Amino acid sequence: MGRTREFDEEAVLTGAMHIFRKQGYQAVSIRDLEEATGLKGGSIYHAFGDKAGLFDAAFGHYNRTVLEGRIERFAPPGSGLQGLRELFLSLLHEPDDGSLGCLITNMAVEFGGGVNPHPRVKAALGLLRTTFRSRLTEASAFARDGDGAKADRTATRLLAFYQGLLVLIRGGDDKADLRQAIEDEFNQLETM
Amino acid sequence: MGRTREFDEEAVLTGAMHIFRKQGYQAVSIRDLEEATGLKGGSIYHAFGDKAGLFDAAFGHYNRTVLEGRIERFAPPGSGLQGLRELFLSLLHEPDDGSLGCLITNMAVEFGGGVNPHPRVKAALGLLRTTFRSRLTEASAFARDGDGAKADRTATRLLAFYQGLLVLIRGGDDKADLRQAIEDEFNQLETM
DNA sequence: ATTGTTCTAGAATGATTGATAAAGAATTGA
DNA sequence: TCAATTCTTTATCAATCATTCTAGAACAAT
Repeated sequence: MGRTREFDEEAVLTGAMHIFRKQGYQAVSIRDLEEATGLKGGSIYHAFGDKAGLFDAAFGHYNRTVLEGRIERFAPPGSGLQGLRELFLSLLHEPDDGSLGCLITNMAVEFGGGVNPHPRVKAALGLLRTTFRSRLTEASAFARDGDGAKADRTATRLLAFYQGLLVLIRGGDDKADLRQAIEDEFNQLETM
Repeated sequence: MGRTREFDEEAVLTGAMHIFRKQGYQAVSIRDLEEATGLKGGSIYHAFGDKAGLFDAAFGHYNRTVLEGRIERFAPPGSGLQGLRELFLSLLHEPDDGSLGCLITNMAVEFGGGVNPHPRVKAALGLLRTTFRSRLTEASAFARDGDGAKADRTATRLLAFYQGLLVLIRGGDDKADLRQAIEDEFNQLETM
């Protein structure tokens, strides 16, 4: 009962996600969100509670579609080190116009001022770390020793490298240099 | 001629730098800056032109004191790989209360939305990269080959690792894990 | 058709933003 | 002492902010 929704929730979340990736949380106003989603301010508040509510929904959408989608596409279970390599290289395929950016990296920085980390940032970093660890243990050298301590440590190291690449991409670094850095890292990882 | 300045420029820049590191650029208001610097709004505009002017001065102060100071303290010329290792480990010594944060990393992300990178971000990243490269060539393995291509590539890889560590620190990651990741990275670098 | 409910649209809300203007206070040179 | 100049303070500006309110529109069940 009651009036039916006119807007397509996925399209709205995609639009909101886009502008949050580009500009961050603070820099985006409700008016910006109206333009990005096609919804009027009143509808936004009705459907999502407030700006933070829409952001949270958009962040969830990012983790579900962009992050998990990228993992499934480039580094599915069984793809091992080669999958991880391609996952890293895929970061370079984003357009240079600043329209995108990793929401995880950006929000880890923007919301990092307080004491406790943002739960969605924590979840996303955890997913990346777990994925790295799993693919690493698929590689022979990391599976040999009983406990996965080595894989854990390498996963953390790779997670830092991954986040740093996204910072440098956003900072305008030369992509050819970054590609070479990724290749070096994984070539070395394969010789272990 | 004219009235003399009452405020200590260094203290003002330090206060402004502090709050910008903690909260970012956008999230800091002129009223916040009044509290952080002790100056009244009018004086801020008189002395620095506008908010961006004070930020720019504070960023310059950061690069001059914090960044260059850290490099000189932990990785001075001649300190080689060991100097770099301690430079990286020094990132973990920051307090956890979120009062600090790397202005370079944070601004690379916050200002990264546009097309061209922020000049001070670019300069700071350049200084780090150059420092990494120099210390690497002091190590035998990197100095052996004629051109410094290998050192260049490793410097970029380390720069990404460095920025990523700062993201993870800000994201609330466990410092013991990060310390281990740093040790692993440099142990491996030393065996090359 | 009427009622209850949900959604949308658009105009308000008060608070906060970055910035400016004017007046007072402190200094130097004449 | 008195201009001239520079800094500090205070008050205030229009613009924008996130949010709320109100009225109307669209649906389901009665």
